[in-house]
Amino acid sequence: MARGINKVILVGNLGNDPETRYTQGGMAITRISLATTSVRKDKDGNQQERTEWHRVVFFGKLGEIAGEYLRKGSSVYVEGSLRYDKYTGQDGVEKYSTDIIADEMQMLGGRGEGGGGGGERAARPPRQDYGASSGNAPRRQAPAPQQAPVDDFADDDIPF
Amino acid sequence: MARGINKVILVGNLGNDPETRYTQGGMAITRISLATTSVRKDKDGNQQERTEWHRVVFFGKLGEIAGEYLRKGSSVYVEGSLRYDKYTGQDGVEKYSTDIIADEMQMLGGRGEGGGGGGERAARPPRQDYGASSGNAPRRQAPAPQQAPVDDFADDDIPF
Amino acid sequence: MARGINKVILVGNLGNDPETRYTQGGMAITRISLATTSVRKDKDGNQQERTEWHRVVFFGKLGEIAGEYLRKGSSVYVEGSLRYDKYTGQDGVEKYSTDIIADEMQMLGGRGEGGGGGGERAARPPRQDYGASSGNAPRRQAPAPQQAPVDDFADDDIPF
Amino acid sequence: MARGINKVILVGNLGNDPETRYTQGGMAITRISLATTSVRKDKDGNQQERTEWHRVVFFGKLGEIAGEYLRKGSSVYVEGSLRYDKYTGQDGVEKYSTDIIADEMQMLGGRGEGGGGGGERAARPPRQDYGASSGNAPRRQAPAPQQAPVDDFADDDIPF
DNA sequence: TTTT
DNA sequence: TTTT
Repeated sequence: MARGINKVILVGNLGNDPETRYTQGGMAITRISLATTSVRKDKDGNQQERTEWHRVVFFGKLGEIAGEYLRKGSSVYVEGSLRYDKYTGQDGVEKYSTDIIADEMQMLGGRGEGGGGGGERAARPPRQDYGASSGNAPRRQAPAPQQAPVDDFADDDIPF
Repeated sequence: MARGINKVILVGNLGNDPETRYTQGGMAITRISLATTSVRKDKDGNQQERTEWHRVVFFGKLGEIAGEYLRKGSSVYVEGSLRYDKYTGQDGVEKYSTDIIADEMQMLGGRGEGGGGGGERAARPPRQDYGASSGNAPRRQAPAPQQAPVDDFADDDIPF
Repeated sequence: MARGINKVILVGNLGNDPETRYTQGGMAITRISLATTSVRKDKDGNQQERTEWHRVVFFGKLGEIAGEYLRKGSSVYVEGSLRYDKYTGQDGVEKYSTDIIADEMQMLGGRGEGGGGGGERAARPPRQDYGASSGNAPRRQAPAPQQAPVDDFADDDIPF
Repeated sequence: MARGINKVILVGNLGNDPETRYTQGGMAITRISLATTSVRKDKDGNQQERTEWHRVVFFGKLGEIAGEYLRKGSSVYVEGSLRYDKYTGQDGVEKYSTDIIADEMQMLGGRGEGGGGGGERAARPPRQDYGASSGNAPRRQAPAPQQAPVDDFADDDIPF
């Protein structure tokens, strides 16, 4: 019921291990720093690189998963929305921050630390997708229809 | 928990009124035909147009809303995923279909029939956004933090 | 030749008229402030709104078009990428900014001031699409093939 | 100058090696079959998978790169648009096809055959991004401004 | 701070 | 079949 679309799609690598905190209510909040690099040729024909560091935040179940499976160097697909915040720093100065609030995440098969060190973590599956609505109704798949698709559904033929 | 990303984003106009059916279980399934047109200059410098007609399907609550508010000519933003189906036609021949299964929809302020004729329909708000997960947990908004954002949450400070 | 994907998709309304500047080389740089609003129900069941104001920048030909056709209130689709900058303000304090560098723009049929006041502007078509690569090769359309699509092209049958 | 948005974003794996053809004019046309899999729980709580096979087409320089670097099993990010074609098969029957016309491609660090067999191919960098507008003007990066960003550009300070 |  |  929003007015407007606010969508961000990123594929990048983590610059550091994720940081996870918990609200008093026990909800996980995980932050990562995600790099995307673009390249251009400048007027002299030299390759010029520029890296953007995105602050991505995962809440709830997605925050738990991100905190558990992502690591420094991991390659990840993130979908979310932009959120701009204004706050007063400890120095009393107004500051601004930009975050991408993730609502979908999928690990890509990039390298990234193989899990060594952080021995308390579970093994990492090479690729998974997690939505902000994890735990919600799954969607989108239909059994292959034998007649015209999406038609004459029986009661159980829930198409997603 | 998917493997891969399958995402479609469309902004276009309906070529006809939506068609809504119901499963035996009472779930709405609404189909629309959505046009997007692209323009190019051919080698003679003439403007060449090409229109794609997308078959978009809305299920459940989203199907009810699409059936109620969209009309021939309506301008709409749709987000969804591609689904390819193979089925046997009434002539016994195998056929293929491609549908975009919508999971988000937002009416844009385009023209479109003003609702005249179909008197049984509700008045149409000029713009609304509806997700496939309508009825699910809302998301993404946080109260403007006074200190550092996303930190030291009290139990009620659920950030989305 | 980038490493990573950095993509933003917005549909929103301008909070003010665009501001256009020109580089010494004559390139247009147009900035807009674009609102997207999301709605959620808080724990008391009240509708809570939150509006994000996105700073969107258009360069070059896209900057000229944005400056000419967009107005306060205009509804617009924007596609671009995130860019974070750090700079020293006139007060000597380090500041941060986040911009969306647009590479595609399309006006939507929303309201928006009808052009009154800024009499020097051209009439505004209700919908147009402009890419950052305006002036570059058009793309994507193919003549409807009579045999299998994308096959046995003659030299002129350039499919885009 | 299109009317509407027609955008597809895919991350998936190739089911086979790419197939490249050339027009009489020498333009490369490469086709791949790309799998994306989604998972849902059915009413009995069982995991149900469904895989979509997308037909993706790359033209021109992008077609050459896709043909050279992609292989069966490769993981790839693709951005493009939907194109529906109708043609008459060799059996005289009208057929329909759906293709995604790619305009951006980026190899992801997934597995994929290590290049064995096709000895004539160049070494494959694990990740690269190629746009349909390859060879066109690069974009988006600006030198870090020392004062306010995007302001007072000298003639050479082309911001992208 | 990542990645190639 | 839409839209401009």
